[in-house]
Parts: sequence; structure tokens; C-alpha cells
Amino acid sequence: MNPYAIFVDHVRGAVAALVRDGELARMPDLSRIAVEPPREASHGDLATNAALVLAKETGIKPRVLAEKIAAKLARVAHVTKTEVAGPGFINIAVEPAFWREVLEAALAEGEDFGRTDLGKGEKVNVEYVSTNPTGPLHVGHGRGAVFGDALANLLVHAGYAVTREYYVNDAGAQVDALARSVFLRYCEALGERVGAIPEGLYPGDYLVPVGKELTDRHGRALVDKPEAEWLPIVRAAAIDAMMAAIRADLAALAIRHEVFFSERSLSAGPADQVAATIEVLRKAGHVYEGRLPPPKGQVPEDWEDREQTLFRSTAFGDDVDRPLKKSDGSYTYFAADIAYHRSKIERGFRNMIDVWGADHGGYIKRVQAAVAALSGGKASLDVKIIQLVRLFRGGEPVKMSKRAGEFVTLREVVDEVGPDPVRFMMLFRKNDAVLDFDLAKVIEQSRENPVFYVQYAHARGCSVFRNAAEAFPGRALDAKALDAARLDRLSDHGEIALMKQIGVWPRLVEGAALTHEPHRVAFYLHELAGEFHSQWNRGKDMPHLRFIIGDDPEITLARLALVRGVVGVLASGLKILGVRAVEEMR
RNA sequence: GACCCCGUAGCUCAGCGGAUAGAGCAGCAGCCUUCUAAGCUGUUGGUCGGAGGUUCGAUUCCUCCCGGGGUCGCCA
Repeated sequence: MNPYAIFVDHVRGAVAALVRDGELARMPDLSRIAVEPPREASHGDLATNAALVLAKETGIKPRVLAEKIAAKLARVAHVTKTEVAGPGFINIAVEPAFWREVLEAALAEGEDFGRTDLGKGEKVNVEYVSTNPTGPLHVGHGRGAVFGDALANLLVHAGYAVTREYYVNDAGAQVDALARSVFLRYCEALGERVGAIPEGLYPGDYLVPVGKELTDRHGRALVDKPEAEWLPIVRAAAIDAMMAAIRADLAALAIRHEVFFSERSLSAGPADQVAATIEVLRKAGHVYEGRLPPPKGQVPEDWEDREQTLFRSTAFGDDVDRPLKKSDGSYTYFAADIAYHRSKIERGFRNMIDVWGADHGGYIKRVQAAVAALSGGKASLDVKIIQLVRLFRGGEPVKMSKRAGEFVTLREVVDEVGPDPVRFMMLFRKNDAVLDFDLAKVIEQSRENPVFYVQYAHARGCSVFRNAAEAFPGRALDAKALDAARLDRLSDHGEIALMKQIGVWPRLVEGAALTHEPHRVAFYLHELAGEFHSQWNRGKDMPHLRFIIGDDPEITLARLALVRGVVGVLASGLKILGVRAVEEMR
């Protein structure tokens, strides 16, 4: 049950009634009508912009139209008052019974409360992490990983059929460099003198065991072979080892992908899908041989003007056409990426979401152009850019030296503070804003730490149930008992406010899913937790507002129902974020 | 030079084209010093970077400018 959606229907019904009455000449477009919680509580319980968005089409002044709609709405069940305000808003007041029905629905629906059929079972592909398998994930990758995972959860909750996918960048120069780095470690493990790892290779210690493992499997067999022979062998082993490590890092955050798609597989084997894709585009007239002007400003030193194979991305909104082949004849990363997205389209995905790091922002238009070209405009690609994470400890920046391959890995952070603070904090900021992550603050048990604050609200709710069981030994406090609770005993304004906040949840899920913004869930939970703590605290000054009233089992049961509603939504939201809903904080 | 992101209270940040722009922290003023577990309540504070434009209405959309960050064929 979504109370706001119900009222959108009521408003539409009111407009339809005006058409029947002859007050409106014909049915206007109702799609822009919204019902939302008003900014100020004094404005009532719900507000609609209907008269404002319909004024133009109907040719009736907003306030006049608002009066007409308001008059119809006044007759809707539970509505106690309607009033026209400001430029033409209609404020609607409902009796508390309406919010009690919302709470009842929330309890009855349980885990399904807040689910919507927005997605109508449509397939969505969410691609995230997708790093080169050349080393452990660092904290920035972690943010993208958590974001993608939470977004996928959110879309599932909103009724989409979601596939979580990782594009393994196992082709190209970087994995060759990885292979050479591992080869040195292999030689080292055999007692050869290796010296310092050369510039351009990966010096990190994490490759030492990979080299050693190769000696177990191949002995000295690879040492004297030419590079062309050992490289594929070492590379495959190295990639396997790195992917295993990356999966383990992700598993520590409870992140699992359904599909790992290998970039190398696109051009390996008998059918070169990259070539095939270029041919498809060429036949459609989107690929040509031509020249590009050098980039203005910073011209690369080795720039040479040459004729090359170009994708006409400018025809689809990009700034310049993009090369598909490097000077050595091999495909660009972009060419492979086009083939990859073609694969997604051919696998039936009309909706694609890619989660990329901030440094890939300039790449968005060309891939969207490719998707438009490949699908004839029928498939859509949304790219979410994940900004940097800055690490702090007690307000002081954590120094990271990139030289010597030393950086703070995701695993180090997860091991230090635990997965929950990492996941929650990564989502407690818009994806396109830089995030400050303080290793000390996120494990503080205080109000200032949002992770604790929200988890604590859940734990506190559970604690109320434990205390109630003690206060009323032998009395049933289960779902069935709560179902029979006299919710009409809930009349305190703080209680009503909590019920309203619970009622916002389904609407919030929809909004967050539509905009691909899981951070909204985190902020909402923080707010809900705040209101719950606040009501809890009011019981300090006003004992009659406590959840457990020793000599009044009836009101206690009603309040327990409310607490159950809050706990349920908190649990549901935390599940989307991938944060554990703990039952106690010890 | 071009493109993308960001610019909102002292600080950190929310804010689907709508009403008098919000929250937390800090500040200020009280309360509590015990209970239902890690305090509570109230409050000060803003020309939403600047200038135009579209609109009945702009923090939100468009253009230009300023400031910060990112990117700009043969890295992925």
C-alpha cells in the first residue's frame, strides 16, 4: 500500500468527476499530477499540485481549478479538510485512522511493504566494479561496488528483473603488464636475481604468491621460453588469481555478481565479436575511414595525423567521432566496449546501467551513442559516475602513497571497521559528490555516526519487544497479536508522525528506483531512525508516552505494533543497502 | 580550447519545476545527572557562486561568466 499513490488516484478521480459534471470540457493529461507530504505539517497531511499542472491545458486559473478539485476531494473517505493554498496547491487533511490503516498495511505486508511493480518485471542490467584484474580493489572501487550492489537491490525491490554484471577487463596492455610482473615474481621464486620491478609493471607484494604458485605448477619450465610462449600462460594464471582475490574482497562486503563477462572473450575464439560489431555499424553507415583533428590544448607528444576507422558518434550527440582501432591495428578499448554493450542488448536488456569511476566521465557520451546506434534508439544506458573517496582517521587525512603500489585497499578498510559502516557510509552521499570517509567516526557509538544511529534504532526497536516480553510474561506479542492491536489508541502526534513516515517508504522506493539513487534510502532511514529515537526520548519526560505501559496492555500492544512497523521498514531499507539490521548493539 | 561533475547556514551535506529552502555538527540558552542502553529540549544563522533567459512559478531547466575537481586517439 502506497498512501500517496492512493491519493493520486483520488485526485484523478476528482478530475474525472469534474469532466462528468461538465466543469471540464474533456479529460486532461493526468500524468504530471503528484501527491506528496507537504513541506510543513501545518499544511495538512498530503498536498497535490494537480490544479497547477492542469491549469494550462484546461485554461482555468490554478486557484479556481483547485477549489473545484478540493471540493470533490473533500468527499473522499478519511479526508477531514481540503484547502487551497499558495499559487494553487490543495492541502488535504486526513483523520488519523488513515495513517493507522497505513500501519496496518505495513504490518500485513511485512517484507513486501514498499515493494512496487514499477519495473513490471522488465530486465535491467547493472554493471559495476569492472576493474582491470591487476590488483586488489581499493577504497574507490569499493564505493562503486557498494553503490552498484545497493542500486541492484533497490531495483529488485521496485519490480525489475536485475542482472548484476562485472565486465572483466582482461584484454589489453595492462593485463600483459600484469603477466610480466608475475613472471618476474615467478623467476624470483625460483631464486633468480630480479632486482627492482621496472617502471610500468606492477610492483605490489600481492603478486609474490602468484609467482610462487606458478613454480608449483610449472617448475622451471617457463624460465627460458620466449615471452610469446609464457605470456599467455602466465597471464591466464595471473588473471585467475586476481579475479579470485577481487571476488573475495567483494564477498567481504556481501557483493556477488551473476555474470562475469570477459573482455577477452569478445575477440577470442572463431567469431570475433568486436569485428562483427564494427561491421554491423559500418553497414548501418555509422563507421567510416577518416581523420580526426588533434585534441585542442594538450596535444599528445606522439600524435600523428592518420586515416583511421571511426565511429560516427557525433550523429548521436557526442562531441567528436571516436577511433575504433589503434595505430598498431588492434581495437581500442572503446571498440570492445561497443561489442560488449551489443552483447547486453542481444541478451535482451533494454535498460542498462553502468557504474563508473569519476575519471571515466568523458566516456559516457560515446558509449551512449553506441548503444543508440546499435539498438536503433530502443535501449537506454544510464551511466552513474562515482566520485572519489577521501579517507580520514579522526579528522586527519590518511596518507596514501601510490608509488611502490601501496594504497589503502578496500579489504584493509573492511577489516578495520567492518562491512556495515563501509556500506552505509558509501551510500550516505550522492554518487556524484566526493565522499569523506572517516575510519574513526564510522565506528563511534554516537548520534553523530549515522551508521550507528540507524542500526541502533533497529536494535532499540527490538529491545522494546524484549522488554515488553518481560513486562507481560505469557502474553502473546507476535504478529497475530499485533494484528489485533487497537491502533485507535495511537493518537499522540509523535505516534502519528511515525505512521506518516512509515507511509512515505513505498513512495521513496519508487523515487529512488526511478532516479537510480540509492542514497535516498540511506537518508530516509536516517530520518525515520531520528523520529523513532525522538519518540523514544519523549517517554523520558512524559512516562505516559513510553512504549511499554505496565498497567495498560492494550496501549502497549498498539505501540508495539507501531514499533514493529518502524523496525520492519528499517530492516527492509537496510536490506536494500546491504547493511545488517542487528537486534542488539553489544 | 572542448566536454563532464561540483558550488546551498561557520562546517559536513539533503532538497522529484512549486508554498516562508531543510537536517546534523558547531554556536547560544535551558534541562537532565537518570532512565525504556550510549543524554534531552529550544534557538541564532541563507541575496541557494554571479548575471541573464524560459515559466503562472526556478535552488531545480537553458545560456554566459567566476571558482574547485575530472577527462580529452594508440590507458582501461
